[in-house]
Amino acid sequence: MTKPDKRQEIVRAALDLFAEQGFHGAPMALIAERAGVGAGTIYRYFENRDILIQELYKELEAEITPFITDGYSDQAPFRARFLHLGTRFLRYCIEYPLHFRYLEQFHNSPYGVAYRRDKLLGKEGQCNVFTELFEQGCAQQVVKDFPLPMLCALLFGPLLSVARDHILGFLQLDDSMIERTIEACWDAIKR
Amino acid sequence: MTKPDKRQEIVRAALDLFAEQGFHGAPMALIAERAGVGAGTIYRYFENRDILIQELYKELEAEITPFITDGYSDQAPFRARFLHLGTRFLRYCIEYPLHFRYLEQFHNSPYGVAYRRDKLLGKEGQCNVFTELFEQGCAQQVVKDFPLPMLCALLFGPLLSVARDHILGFLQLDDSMIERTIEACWDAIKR
Amino acid sequence: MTKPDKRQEIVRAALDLFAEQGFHGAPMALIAERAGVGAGTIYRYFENRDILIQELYKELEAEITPFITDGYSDQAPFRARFLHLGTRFLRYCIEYPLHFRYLEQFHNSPYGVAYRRDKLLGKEGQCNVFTELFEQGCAQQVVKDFPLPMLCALLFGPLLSVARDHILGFLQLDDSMIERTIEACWDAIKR
Amino acid sequence: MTKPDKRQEIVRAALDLFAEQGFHGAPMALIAERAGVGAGTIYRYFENRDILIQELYKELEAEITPFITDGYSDQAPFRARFLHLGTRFLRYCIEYPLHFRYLEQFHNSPYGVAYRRDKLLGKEGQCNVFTELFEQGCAQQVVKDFPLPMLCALLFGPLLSVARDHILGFLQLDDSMIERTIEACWDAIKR
DNA sequence: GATGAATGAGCGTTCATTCAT
DNA sequence: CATGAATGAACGCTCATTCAT
Repeated sequence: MTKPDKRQEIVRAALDLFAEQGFHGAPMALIAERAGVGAGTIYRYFENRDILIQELYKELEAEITPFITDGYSDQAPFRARFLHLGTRFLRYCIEYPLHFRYLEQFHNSPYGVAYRRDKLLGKEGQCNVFTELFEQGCAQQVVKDFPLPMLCALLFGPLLSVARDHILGFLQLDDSMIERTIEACWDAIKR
Repeated sequence: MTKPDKRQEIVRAALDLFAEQGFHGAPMALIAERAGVGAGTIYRYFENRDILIQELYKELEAEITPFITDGYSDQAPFRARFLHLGTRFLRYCIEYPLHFRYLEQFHNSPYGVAYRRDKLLGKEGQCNVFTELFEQGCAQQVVKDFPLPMLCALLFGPLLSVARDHILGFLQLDDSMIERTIEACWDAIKR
Repeated sequence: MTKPDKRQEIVRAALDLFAEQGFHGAPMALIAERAGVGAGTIYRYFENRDILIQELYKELEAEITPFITDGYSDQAPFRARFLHLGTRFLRYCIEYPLHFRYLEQFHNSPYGVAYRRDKLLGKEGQCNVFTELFEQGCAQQVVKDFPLPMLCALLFGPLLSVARDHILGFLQLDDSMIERTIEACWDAIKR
Repeated sequence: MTKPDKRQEIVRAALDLFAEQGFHGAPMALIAERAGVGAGTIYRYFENRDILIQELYKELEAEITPFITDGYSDQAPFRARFLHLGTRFLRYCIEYPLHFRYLEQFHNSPYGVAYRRDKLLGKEGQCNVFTELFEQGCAQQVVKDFPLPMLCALLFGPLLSVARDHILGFLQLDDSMIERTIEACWDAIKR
């Protein structure tokens, strides 16, 4: 059986390198070296480079949802739930900048387009919590009458942009600023 | 004398290919072929690949500003000016989808980061009309008290996202939808 | 583990080709083909073309010294030692014409100039036996009062020239001729 | 008719560039630029790059002979003539270092080998004065009984080496040193 | 005759992938 | 299973030469 820790090392190394250097700047040999495995070993766990990149994305997707829904209650009022999820999402981006950089890169690449097309679901398809949230918001008529991708754009557009600026040092996000950011998004969305 | 049409052909071919395939998917040889020139010819007009990519960006930058400010009046009330520029920007993205895809790609690449860092100006540094606009909005206290990059994020974040979705077919932007989109952004920004 | 025979094959092929065709006439692809390896394989053993060229030189340098000093005694009279080393050097050039051609070419190239500059030592800096010899000769006042590079020129100038002529067939060097050649150099140098 | 001054400019530019940068470092376009002519113009005067290189050599050859034989008398004693020619040759190398660098480079290249092979004449075939001189020396039995190429090697070997060292700054050649150098060569050659 | 823009073959080098060990 | 040496297609770029103007 394949040792899962080898796989973990590869995932970690690939994630770091892709996040730091971009997809271009991270040849398989370098990933292998950083993971402390042989170059060929990667191919035992991932069929090829593309699949590695896609699997990495899925790993992050699996990680982000619990982070976001930590302390989340289905029963809370809509606005509170919106603020909760938005805040948690932004915090995740800031707290795990390498993960964020990876997500962003994936998103802005042919991989990301293909991925979304496959899903044909809500914006940032990975977070189905948001899909559900927005659908409820529509049904309850508390959010503007927009298709789902538009609502996603009004939330994630600013958040991703702001997270990137924070990481690049163009902007400082403290607790208060985070809160105000999400509230501004709420203003955009609320009816 | 250098025939400007050869340069134009190269610019067009490179723009198309970069927009369609990404920077990776467009080797110099392919650009040359598509432009109907020899591979070496590109290097008469552009010192190397990086410079070609940067020049392409500058060409678009020079094109977008007049488009956006067409029919724009400094004297109009703030909200009207905001809606005007936002609308025109979104229209540009939709009308020239290849240009938009190029801009997006440039933006989400080390080139774009370097470029923004160089400018150290407003978000989407290319459109200084927006920088001016937002600064006035702050001074007049009609927009929320946010740093410039945040205001940019609240406008361009959704717009770029929505434009991409439109181009990819995830969303249909008609005149009414465009108007409502900009108004939602206005809600996010206005005090 | 790296198979040393692959490296050996590359060294041999490169040496031959450089010697026969000059640095220009030996593209990496041809070296690889002649060595019976893939083009990329060369780069496992040598960082790049320049380094291959320099390493080749070092290989020869390491080979020539033992050849020259074979049967050499520090205790012999100066003239005898001079004749010994000169003769052995010339024999080496003749016996390994490809090596000689390589050395010559390296010498007469920017590589060689840089190399000598680095060493700042006697002519044919590689053979420190000669440096030592000449310094003793100066101290004992058995050779003319010339700086080291001049003494080197008076010995190696003719030897290299004569070796080349021999290899190109412009001259026949038999044992007697070799002996007389070195003696003529001795005449030039001796006080 | 072709304007001879254009040709002269090309010759001058090519000579300088080849001497300074080596054959590799001097593309035709650069030569043309330095000569102040169009790139295509070179091909009106020289069939191709190889021929340019060979013609350049012939130009120098034609220039060096009068320089060397300046003040030279057929009637002087052999030793005096030898010293005269040797000294003048060395002076030429030092006085026209760019020409010397060119000659050296030509010599140590496939061009030089082919050239000598074509001539199959005296060493440094370019200077037939030397051929004559050595033949007389042989006939008069004032020089050692060596074939012509050997005699050439004993003279030009050291001279070229010493000239290069002087130009590269490894050695200082003043009048006295030049004289002593030629005399050392004489010792090597004289019977 | 002179030009220099255009060409494209050829170069050095990289790197995803394979497979013998 | 794991390895990493070996591969070779593909890349960005250069430059001798041509030829329309």
